[in-house]
Amino acid sequence: MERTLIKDLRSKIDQTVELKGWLQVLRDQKKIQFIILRDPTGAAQVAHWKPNNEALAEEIAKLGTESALTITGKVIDNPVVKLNGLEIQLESLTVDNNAESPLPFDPFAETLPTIDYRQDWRYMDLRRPVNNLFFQVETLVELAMREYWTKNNFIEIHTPKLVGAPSESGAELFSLDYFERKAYLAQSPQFYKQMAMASGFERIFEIGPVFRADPSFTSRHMTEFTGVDMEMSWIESHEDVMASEEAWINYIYTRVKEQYGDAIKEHFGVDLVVPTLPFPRIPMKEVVEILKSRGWVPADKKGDIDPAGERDIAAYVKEKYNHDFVFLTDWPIGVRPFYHMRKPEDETLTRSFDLIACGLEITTGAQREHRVEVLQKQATEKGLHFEPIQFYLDFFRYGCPPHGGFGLGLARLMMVMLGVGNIRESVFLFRGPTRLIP
RNA sequence: GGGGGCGUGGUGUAGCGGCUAACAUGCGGCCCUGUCAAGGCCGAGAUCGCGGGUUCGAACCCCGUCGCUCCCGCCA
Repeated sequence: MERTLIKDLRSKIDQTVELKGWLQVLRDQKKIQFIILRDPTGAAQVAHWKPNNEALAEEIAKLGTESALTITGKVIDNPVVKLNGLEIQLESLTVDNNAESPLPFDPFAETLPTIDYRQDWRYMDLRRPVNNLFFQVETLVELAMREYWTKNNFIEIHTPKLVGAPSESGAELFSLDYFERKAYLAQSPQFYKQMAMASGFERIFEIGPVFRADPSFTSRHMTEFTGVDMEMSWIESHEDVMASEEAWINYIYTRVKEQYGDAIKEHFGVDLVVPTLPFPRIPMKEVVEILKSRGWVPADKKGDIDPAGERDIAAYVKEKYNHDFVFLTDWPIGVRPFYHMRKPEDETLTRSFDLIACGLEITTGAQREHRVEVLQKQATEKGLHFEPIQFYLDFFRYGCPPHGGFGLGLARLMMVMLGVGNIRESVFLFRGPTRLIP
C-alpha cells in the first residue's frame, strides 16, 4: 500500500490507508487505545478497540513515546475528535523502530531543556514541527536565492575549501596537515570569487561552508557556517552591489511570505514583512553622529561601531523609516580589508557597506580594488607580504573588470527572518569552539 | 582572550546555614474513563558539577577548578 501523508487524510475518508510516523502520545484506556501519530505534515488520532485484537493491544501498550511506526487503518470522519475531526481505525501496526524509555527529553514538553543539552540530542529537538518548518523555509530561501540569481545571469561556482594561504590576516584560520605541508580551511571564498571576475564570468555566486577559528562565545557566531557570496563585474560603485542585494532580499522575502507566511505566523509568531525598496542607506560618518546624538558612547575605534551601536542604529531606522534593514556605507579604511576600493574623493573611506537587519550584521560588501598597483600599495599599508598572495594579485594583471560583491551569513539571515534568538537554533548542527559533536 | 550569570532526580525548576532535599513533567504500577493539555491513587528516581575551606552543622557562606550560558572583543 502506498503511504498517505497525514495532511491528505481528509480526502481519504472511508478508505484504508497506510501512515508512517512517530508515536507522539499513547492514551491507553480499558477498552480502547488512542495513538497520536505524527508525520512531518501533521498529526492524527489512531484508535484501536482492544477487544478486536488483544495481542496487538498488548504490543501497543509497550510502545515507547516517539517510536517510529507504520500503521494501516480506515479513515473515519468523526467530528467528536478534536484533532481535525478525523480518526483512523487501526487495522495493523508495525514497529519500525521502538523508542527506548525514558527519552533523553520530551520534544513536546512545555519547557525545553537548555540549548546545550538539546544540541546533544539535536535529532530529537529537530522533531519539533517548528524546526521542521525552519528547514523547509531555509530550503525555499536558498531556492529563491538561486532563482533570482539565475534569472539575472549569475553563474554558480564552488571554490576550494582547502587553501594554501590565508586571504587576509590569517589569525582566524584553521590549519591542518596536508601531506608534507600545511593547509588551511577557507575563511572566505573572497579571492576565488574575484578570480571568477578575472575569468570573465561577470556575475557569480556561491553558497558554501566557511570556517573561522574565532573563539567567539556569542549567540550569533559559529566556527563553521554557510556563507552566501556574490560578486559582479562592471559596476560603477558599491551602490550597484547594494541595489542588487536589496532586490535579491526583497525577492527572497516575497517568495517565503507567499509560501510560508501563515505557517511562520503560526509557529514562530512572526508576521513576515517583505522589506520595501530601496533600503535606507547611511554613511558611517553620519551613523556615528546619529548614535552620539542618541547618547551612544563611541568605543573609540576609528569610526567603527559596536553591536550595541548596530542595534541602536537599527532602532533609529525603524523609528524614522519603519524599515528593518539598513545599509551602513562608506566605512573608514582602518576597519576594512586591503582589497576594498577607496573613495576617490576621500581616500580615508572605502566603497563598502554592511547590511544590518533587525540590529544584526548579516552582510559585508564592497567594490573591490581591481588596479593591481593600487591593490599592492594598500596591501603594503596593511602590512601584508606579497608572496603568499601573489596568485591573487596576479588576477588583476591581464584584464580584470571593475567589480564588487558581498558575503552574507545564511544562518544569520534565517535568525532575522524567523525571529530566532540564537544561531544554534538556526543551523542543522552547530559548530563552535567547544562543540564538535554530534 | 576579558566580564557577568548559572550548575539540585531523565528534563525544567524551588530551596540559599539546621530536611527524612520540594514541585512540575517524564518513567513504572493500579483505578476510572471515547480519550483528546485526559483524570485519580501509589511508586522508583538526586551522595545538590568537582576539590578544598569556614562552621557544632553546608545544596546554601568562602576559595579554587571544570562545564554551560550571555555580553564584550571579532565578524557573517
